[in-house]
Amino acid sequence: MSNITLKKISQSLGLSISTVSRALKNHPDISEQTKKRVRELAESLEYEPNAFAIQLRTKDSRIFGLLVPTVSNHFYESCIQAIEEESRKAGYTVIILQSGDDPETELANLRLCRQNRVSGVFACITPNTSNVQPFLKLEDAGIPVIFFDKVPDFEACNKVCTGDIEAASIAAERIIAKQKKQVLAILGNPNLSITKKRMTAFKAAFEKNIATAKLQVVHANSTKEAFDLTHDQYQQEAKPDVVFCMSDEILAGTMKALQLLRVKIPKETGIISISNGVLPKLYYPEITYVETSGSKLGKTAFNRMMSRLNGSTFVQEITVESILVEGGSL
Amino acid sequence: MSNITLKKISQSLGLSISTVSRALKNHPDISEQTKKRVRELAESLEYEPNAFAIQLRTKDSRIFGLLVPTVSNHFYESCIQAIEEESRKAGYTVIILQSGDDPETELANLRLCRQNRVSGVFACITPNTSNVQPFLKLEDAGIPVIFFDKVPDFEACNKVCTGDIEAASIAAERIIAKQKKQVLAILGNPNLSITKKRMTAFKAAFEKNIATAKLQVVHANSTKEAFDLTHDQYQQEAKPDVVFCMSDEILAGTMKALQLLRVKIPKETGIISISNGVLPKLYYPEITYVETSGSKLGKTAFNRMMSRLNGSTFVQEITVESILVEGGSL
DNA sequence: AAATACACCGCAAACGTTTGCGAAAATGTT
DNA sequence: AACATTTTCGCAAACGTTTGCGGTGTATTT
Repeated sequence: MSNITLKKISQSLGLSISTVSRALKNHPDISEQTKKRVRELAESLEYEPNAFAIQLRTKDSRIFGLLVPTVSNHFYESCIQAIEEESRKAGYTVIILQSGDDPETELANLRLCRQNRVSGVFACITPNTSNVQPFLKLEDAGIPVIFFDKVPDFEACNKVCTGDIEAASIAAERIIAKQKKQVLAILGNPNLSITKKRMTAFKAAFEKNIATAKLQVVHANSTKEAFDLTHDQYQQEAKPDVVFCMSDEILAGTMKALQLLRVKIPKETGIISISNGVLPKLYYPEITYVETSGSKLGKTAFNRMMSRLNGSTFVQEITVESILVEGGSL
Repeated sequence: MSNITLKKISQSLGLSISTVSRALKNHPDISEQTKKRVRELAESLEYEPNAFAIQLRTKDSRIFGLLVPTVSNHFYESCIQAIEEESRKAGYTVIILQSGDDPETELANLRLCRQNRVSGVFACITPNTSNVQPFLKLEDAGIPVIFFDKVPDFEACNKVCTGDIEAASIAAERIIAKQKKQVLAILGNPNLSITKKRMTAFKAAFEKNIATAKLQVVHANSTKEAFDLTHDQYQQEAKPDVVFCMSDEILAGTMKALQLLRVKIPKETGIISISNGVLPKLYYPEITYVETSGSKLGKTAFNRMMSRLNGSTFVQEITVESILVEGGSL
């Protein structure tokens, strides 16, 4: 019933396999008449070329591997969506592999990429990935690896990241411009490089501006912790008059606590965060945030991949631009 | 440097290709000593079998195609995550294809599946998919197709859905049990079968219970519309004392409006929704909801796929059970 | 009329694997 | 010592495609 091959078509038509193959590819060696006959039969038989045979023969899989900790994450989603979409348009198929933040699974997924002879790998590594060697080996084998978002410290590799420093600076300067006095900054896990960058930049902005504001920095490893921290802080005597949330994870906890305490926004306290924009728009008033667009990041990563595939060999660290999106929370 | 093949290993060792192949697969025909030699060399050379050659030869791709409108959606995410995870554990690779709700793209993606000779297809179709023939053709070719969540009306196919009727009934009965008097039900697009089912069931529950409650049903096609509707309703004289939101999309709009109006929950109004659980937990108090677990649905779909792959031929429509998750909103 | 050009097509090898079958070597049985 | 059995391995075909090369036949040029 199914599984039509070039061979079958060639036999039905009394042609050779190679002629059929060339006819389908519109090769100039084949007469228009023959092409027509072949195309029509192929059409009616619903011939679909066997991707495996092609890939085996041509060694060009036109498959990208996409390694992420999880697909269930506002930010990754939009990266994934962008990368998948662009890739499809360019004739590539994407296989998405989730590590679940487990380095072992990540390694297994990487092997899957090798076995499938992918044309390239997009990788967002887990926080626990200590060894980037396996990734570099792919590069050695001529397979481009584009790290995105969570990237290794290792220098000689292609990275596409959000502008952490820029984003935090923008947020800080916005707070300063609003002349806030009591600033609460809730950051994530202090071991993560993203946290370090954002924290440093945030602090630096305040020091630079000889600000009179009092700045308090705390760390939350989860939404729950952010909730608790916020809850505590806003029950003190000297309440913050603005809070900076480094991520969606934290913003979610903070907002929940503020709802519980019925703190009025922006009257009693301002809020600003860094986000891709989905979460901030769920609240009223909408939260003012510095946008780190996953979709823009995805596209940038894709473009970088393409130029690698087209011969560019140099390594590069790209950061995507951040912009301030005004809500009513500040 | 790379691309080690059985041939290369066999030459280095003075063995035949077939012996190497069998040794690596622990075939009983091969002596332990030989196996050891082969394994060690393969290991040190970092041999990775060429998936294409295997698939070409064995005709078993061990690849699943996963068709979704978009990957950026709370519910799909968790389905995807579950399907990907289970598949990986079972030795299958998943390729995720997004249609963007465009039937043409969906068709192209389906062709991609055929070209890649997938072992099976998970499909969540777009609202505009009118022709299921292409899907059925895959079935004819022996490739199982499991529809999930958004499924076609066509009967003779495998479907795994959320228990729309059950979920709406549970929500309605919960409202009745709380003896609410003025019920506002905000449902989605009335043309969608999911809306019809949930609406019918919701209404039926009230009629059955000779409830004294006044029930008002409205439709919102977007978060914005839900926002506007809620905003209007809660400025009327006779405010609802409970609102039922059919989906996350609607809940988001409703909550935003209630925040704007500073309506106290659950004192002034109760809220109950149908959700996979992410959104309801963002608010304080957390929203009481009937859980339609994407992850459970994904697993169910996967299991159905597996039994199809193991020979089961009958078609089946499965609905995954819904449970009530208590928040503090009712 | 011979030589040249061109249009059209087929042969066969190659990609890397799996696997049925047969062969050689080792071992066991009388 | 002759035979039967078992262990261990290699040969070769097949999966479906692409592509360099060569081979016809017809049309064009000298």
